[in-house]
Amino acid sequence: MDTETLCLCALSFEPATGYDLKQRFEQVYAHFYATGFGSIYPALAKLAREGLLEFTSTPGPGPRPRKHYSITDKGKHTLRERLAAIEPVHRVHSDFLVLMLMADQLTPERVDALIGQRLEAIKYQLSAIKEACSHDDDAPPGAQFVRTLGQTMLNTAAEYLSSHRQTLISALRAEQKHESFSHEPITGESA
Amino acid sequence: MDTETLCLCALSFEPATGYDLKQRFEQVYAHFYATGFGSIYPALAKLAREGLLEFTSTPGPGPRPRKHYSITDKGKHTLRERLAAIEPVHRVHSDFLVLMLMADQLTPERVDALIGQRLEAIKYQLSAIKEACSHDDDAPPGAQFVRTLGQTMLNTAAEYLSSHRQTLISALRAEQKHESFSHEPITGESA
DNA sequence: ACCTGCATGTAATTAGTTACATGATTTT
DNA sequence: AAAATCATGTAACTAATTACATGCAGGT
Repeated sequence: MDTETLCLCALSFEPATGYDLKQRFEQVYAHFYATGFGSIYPALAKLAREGLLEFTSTPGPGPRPRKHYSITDKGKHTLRERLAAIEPVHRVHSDFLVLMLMADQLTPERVDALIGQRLEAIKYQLSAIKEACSHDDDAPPGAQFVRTLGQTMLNTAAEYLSSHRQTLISALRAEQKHESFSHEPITGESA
Repeated sequence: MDTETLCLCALSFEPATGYDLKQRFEQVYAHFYATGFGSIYPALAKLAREGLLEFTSTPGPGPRPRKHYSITDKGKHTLRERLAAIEPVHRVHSDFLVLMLMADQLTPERVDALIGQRLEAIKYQLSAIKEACSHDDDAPPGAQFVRTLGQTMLNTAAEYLSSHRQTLISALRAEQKHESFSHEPITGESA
């Protein structure tokens, strides 16, 4: 899947500007599909050129007009076609977890800070999902399914990180102490 | 992070061939960093050119020799430097969950099949992690941390999918029935 | 005879990220 | 006065995916 199809999906629920989409992606969608401005704007422009989206311009804050995109009938049709052809890959690229894997190559302080940072990000995402729930009641079953799954996964991750944080840090400190001993030259009374 | 650094990480634990790495990535690492041949082989070649890896060739099954890579001291040093500079982004691109989000645009049969497929993939990953645990005991604390987190997350996902599967399918069928009614022309006795 | 597993690699395509550019309004 | 928010877009760069190419060994 690409950002283009994702934008079509999001706009099939309700019209939005590119900026709105970015907000939604980094808030409620972040746990299953993250993407940024640099992908969204070109995608919207291309979809509009192809007639899958249409937009009305209103004066924006900057030099360019603000564009409110909505999906066309052709867009809805194309979306259904594309969805039918997609295979359900599930791909995670977590630099965070690679860093955790390599924890013994990092200082315990950094490991602790990284976990703290990740916990903050999860907290933020959970609150964003919760807020989205409140003013969006008649959500289709799929949206509810994904949202609740997101909450479940994020909560599980947060719980795990909180409860294993201290254990990991302690293990790292113990290992480092051990290593520094074994690297010390033996003060040879034994010789 | 890129596949290059990931290969360096994996090889910092033990030497391996490109093929071995692929196996490990799609088995024990799949839940936090997925990647394929097309990224791994060029990455290994480049790392070897830069002197961060070295390899010994043995005759392989195909026309090309099999290469056993191991990390050099320079590689270890570079790895530590790179790890220190990485910021912990955590990025998920799940076509599966986008499809679930759009479940009402799919047939209930396909939705059910997709969930079944995902459950199979999770089961496979869990068994792979379990097996890796058995013949790799003296793993560093970071590796254990990530492995247990992976098991926790995968189990949670599997439980959620299993327990919400039927509810989602039923909701979809109910909605489709409702829709087909509202699309039917009214057999106007009222007029 | 065919498929799967082992094993490596390249080339073409596709896509995503980062940095830049613009500029008004609101908050600190 | 500076920073953040709103709002859009482009260009350069980096990276990943997909498809292709090779070929033996062992199982069905």
